[in-house]
Amino acid sequence: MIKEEILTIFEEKGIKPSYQRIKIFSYIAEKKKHPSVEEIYEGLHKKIPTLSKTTIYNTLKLFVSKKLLSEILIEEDGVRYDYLEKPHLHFKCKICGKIYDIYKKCSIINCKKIDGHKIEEHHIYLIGICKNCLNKNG
Amino acid sequence: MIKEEILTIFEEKGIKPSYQRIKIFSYIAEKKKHPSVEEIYEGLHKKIPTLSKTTIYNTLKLFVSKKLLSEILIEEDGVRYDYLEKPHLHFKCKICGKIYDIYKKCSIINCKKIDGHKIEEHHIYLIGICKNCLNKNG
DNA sequence: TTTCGTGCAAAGCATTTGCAAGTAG
DNA sequence: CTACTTGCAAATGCTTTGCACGAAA
Repeated sequence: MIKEEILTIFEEKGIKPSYQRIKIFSYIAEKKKHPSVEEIYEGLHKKIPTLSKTTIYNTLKLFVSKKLLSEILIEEDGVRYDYLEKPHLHFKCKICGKIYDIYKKCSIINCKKIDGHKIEEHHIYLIGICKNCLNKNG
Repeated sequence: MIKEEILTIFEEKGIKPSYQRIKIFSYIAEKKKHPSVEEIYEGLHKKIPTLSKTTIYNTLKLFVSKKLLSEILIEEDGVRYDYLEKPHLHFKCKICGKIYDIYKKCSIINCKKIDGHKIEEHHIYLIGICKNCLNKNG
């Protein structure tokens, strides 16, 4: 994602574009990974040696509050972050630990009301063995 | 749930029935709530003043490993525990914080394979405003 | 006697807070 | 100048670990 795109997205959401914020957002959106705070830190502190975890925490909190990212709470190995481009599900492999995006339609995703409760967010987590690990082990 | 039922369930799962384990399981299964460690502690230490959080942690870990309970990771206010009776979804109200069980069919729940990945567990979390809070506030 | 469960105290670790210094407009 | 951002250090709080005592078989 080029810098201009990021600046546009930030402006739409009312986020002031600091160097750190651009790099952190870029890291999450570009890699299509679902990094933890630790991974973002490890991935960026070579380029930005002064980057602190506090700044990463602050920035992620800001992005989540502005609905730019969502938090993924899949199993207990900490919070992961996800760029909210299109609605999708998450699949986590219990062998390699990788998290995959799944773009499949599901009746629940379009559901706005259930048992009288108003639904505003859906988080669908699938856990199992990914195709790579299935091939390796069988 | 009567004590004999719990003893039968424990035996099936290979769990030795101590006084604390029975009380902790009973607390979770009976109330149909989704308590946190703190709530279990607060709820039981009147009756069992010596009960320690270490024992609660040990016990919950055991129950999860024996597939008697599952962990609910919905938003960030810590792990909640859920008795695995029938498959169901969870809805959390962002106003009152209550977690509801939802017994609705969903295509994802019956799905055993997706994009080549083998699915073994599903965790579906819905977040919004529950019917009680909708009535109070509108 | 031997194994297992319990629970206190201490340690571990991710996250948050306080605050001082730096930066941008 | 003024408001916001950054990042170090310390604090917080949940969870785990080490260990000794006690109960059960």
